[in-house]
Amino acid sequence: MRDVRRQILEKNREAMHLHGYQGLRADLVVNELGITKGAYYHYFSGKQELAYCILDELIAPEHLQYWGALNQYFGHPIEGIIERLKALRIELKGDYFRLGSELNNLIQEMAPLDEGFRLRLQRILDGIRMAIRGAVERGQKSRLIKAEAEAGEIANFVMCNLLGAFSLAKAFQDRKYFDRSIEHMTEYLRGFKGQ
Amino acid sequence: MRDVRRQILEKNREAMHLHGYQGLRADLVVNELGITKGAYYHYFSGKQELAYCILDELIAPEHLQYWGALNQYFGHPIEGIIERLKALRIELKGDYFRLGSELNNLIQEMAPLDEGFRLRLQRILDGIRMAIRGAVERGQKSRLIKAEAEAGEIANFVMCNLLGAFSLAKAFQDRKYFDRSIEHMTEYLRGFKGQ
DNA sequence: CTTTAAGCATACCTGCTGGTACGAATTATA
DNA sequence: TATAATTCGTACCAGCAGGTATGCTTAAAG
Repeated sequence: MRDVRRQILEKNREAMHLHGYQGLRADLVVNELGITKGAYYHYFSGKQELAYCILDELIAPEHLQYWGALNQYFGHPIEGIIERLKALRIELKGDYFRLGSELNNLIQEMAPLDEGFRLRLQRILDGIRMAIRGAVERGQKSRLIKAEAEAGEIANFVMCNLLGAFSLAKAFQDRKYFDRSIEHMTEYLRGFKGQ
Repeated sequence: MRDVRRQILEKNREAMHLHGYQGLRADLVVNELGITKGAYYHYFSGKQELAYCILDELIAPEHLQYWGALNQYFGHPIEGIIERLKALRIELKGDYFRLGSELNNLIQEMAPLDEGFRLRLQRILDGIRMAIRGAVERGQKSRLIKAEAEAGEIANFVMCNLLGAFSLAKAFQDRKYFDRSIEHMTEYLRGFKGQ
């Protein structure tokens, strides 16, 4: 039954989303699954490796695939980015906004403390940035986006706002702060459309 | 010696900045000061109260005073906000960007877990927002800022970007991500100046 | 059919975390 | 000056987090 391992991964992912890595009690979580430490330590050498696996096998692929979809978007690239932002608002449930972005949470908690975390998180962020930057550059080549806009800057700006929007919504435990920030960013992004 | 209490507060503030609340080992920190648990538990009922005091007596006043200074700024309100952002880049040391904003860190870690933290953090954020919103509204009254700009939205946007900028810089352990984001926001804000 | 290895359960252990109990100086107060 | 209240140090402790050691099944390999 290979799926015991997957259960452990997914349940601990949820718990880590709520409590953070340091607050995560992995053995307690496996107990709730009706599984014991035997299975846990059979599949993972310890808590750190478990967390790395959650990042590598669950979180990273999801994020990269989500933003990688920009490459298959054939409308106006700016609208493509906006579509991805809007899709976030639809796909993510209310709890997710109260708990905050998994990515952002782990950055705040672990970036200065653990190099393994940091490198993994950076790789995900870089992937997202590349996807956005690529979209903007394609838009510039086809004259759909003003040439004077710097693609890297825009990508940076989008990510900055996205992380900030999650932070605000989490601080106030209310997704409307997320929605409002995304709305604002949407208006701003449309300003980059070429005349 | 009332200043033992203050030493405990300040040293634990530093430690909490690095390790977070859950990762903070208050008694260990106290030891490094050459003080023992006796003093620690004399002044604070426990770890939670210690953290609340750090927020109430150190972090909150600093932030509110910092942004409250907008009320005493007599140039163009947009430039006032930009000045505050620029001052951050000057006053905060490199370590601060690697460790992240104390505010943002605590939001990420504690907002969904502890109501006491959440209320305190919200109050600080509200204070900052009010200061920014007030500045924008004054600018609109004196026709220095376009009337169609919604002051609350701008304040929200500034905070969103600020938090996001700290997150990015922390993720990459490099303050240039902060600087770049602030620079971008600066350009954007200037666009609100009335003609 | 034997042997090996994978998958998992049980019991135990160690270090540390957060906290208490108590008492001794020191300082304030009557 | 007697007394009370602060201010701190010392010693102890309960719980638990994270991890080991070990052994029992079941499945795969030869």
